[in-house]
Amino acid sequence: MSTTAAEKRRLILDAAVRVFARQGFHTCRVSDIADEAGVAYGLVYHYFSSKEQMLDTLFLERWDVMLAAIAETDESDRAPREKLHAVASFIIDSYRHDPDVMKVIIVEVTRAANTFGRTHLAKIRDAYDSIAGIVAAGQRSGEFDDAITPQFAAQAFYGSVEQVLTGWIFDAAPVDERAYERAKTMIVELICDGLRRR
Amino acid sequence: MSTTAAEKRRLILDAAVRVFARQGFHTCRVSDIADEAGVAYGLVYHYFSSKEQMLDTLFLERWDVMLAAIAETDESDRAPREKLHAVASFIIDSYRHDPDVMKVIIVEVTRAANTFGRTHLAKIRDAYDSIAGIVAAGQRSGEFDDAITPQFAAQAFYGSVEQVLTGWIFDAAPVDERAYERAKTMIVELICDGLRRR
DNA sequence: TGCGGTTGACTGACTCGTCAATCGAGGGAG
DNA sequence: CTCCCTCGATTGACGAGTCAGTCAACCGCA
Repeated sequence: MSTTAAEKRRLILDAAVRVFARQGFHTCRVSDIADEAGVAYGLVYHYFSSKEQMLDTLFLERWDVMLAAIAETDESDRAPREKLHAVASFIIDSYRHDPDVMKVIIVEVTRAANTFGRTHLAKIRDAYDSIAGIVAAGQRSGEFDDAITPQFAAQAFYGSVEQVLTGWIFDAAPVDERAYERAKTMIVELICDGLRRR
Repeated sequence: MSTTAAEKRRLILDAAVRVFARQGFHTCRVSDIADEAGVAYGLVYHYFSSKEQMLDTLFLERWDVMLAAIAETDESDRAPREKLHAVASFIIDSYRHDPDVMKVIIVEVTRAANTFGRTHLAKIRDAYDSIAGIVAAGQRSGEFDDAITPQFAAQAFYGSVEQVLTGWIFDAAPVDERAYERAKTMIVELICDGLRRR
């Protein structure tokens, strides 16, 4: 055979991402996913136990990669400001590389954490905590002022990134390549230096 | 009769807000709303043409109030920084006054704008534009540096506010009164001054 | 008596997840 | 080399349940 079981599973999961991104998790049918994958309806249930499990899988798969990337960044010996740039970079590049996955994660998971398992909430908080850790380190080293709590700075930082992605997702504005880099630097500049006149 | 038609409509809409907030728009049933309002199932359809129309109504009702408040703030002759504080204040106080409405707006509308009418998208953009206008005025007057585009600053500002609200919504952390005021000042300080050591 | 407000059983449409049937690659026997 | 057997992969029709929206009947005030 030309495709292994793992490849078939991937095929279906990738189709699910496209369908979730296009129609939304709640409004799409499992048959839409099967059609998109070019596969029989029942086969979806051979590889996944439910529609929701597909969403869980694709979220955890990507989010864990992100958590690992943030952790790795945090362990490097760069300056806090550069660590924040690296984190923003990773998230934005994730979107650049695969907009659909990020769209689904932001629209269907991150913001609907109440209707889904509380597991996801903990994962999301892990990300905040890592970012807050970077800020706290910056405050201890004297690079950052400590008027702002690290937890709050993390929320604002992540919220800014997510809002930028949301703009790209919904406004469907054709984004040229430089826009990604500009967004990264603006986020870091705004969070670190603010709007204050320099 | 003791209740007018308008009051009955309000009764049902308020019940819908509570149910949407508790169970989510997609997972709740119209019968849940009727039960919550203490009203027969069919009566809901006497006042609203569909479940979705209830969501539209409650969003527009509140969002228009917010747009008006932002516009009024913008027309005052306060400093840009204080205008931003006023805007953050209004949004956060909206949550303090009625958490359920803001929860529904953020979770079900703001983030699901693709599945619903494009009308909402335009309304949401109006808010960004107003905030961006405040920032642009600050840049012209020299109070703000213009390294950051107003549009981007608006996204970051609104994103920060929304992320703080999201934290309150999902973490269900008991929020004491001072937390609201602290959040307002931290948002304005972070956006205007950044994390830079002062 | 007339009419707007109100009721809730009912219908029609839809979809998740199941399952019995089928397919086909690989391997063992003749 | 061929036959056929096995077993996991694959199919899609179907059962069971859900729920939005309809509607004919009812109520009670003016």
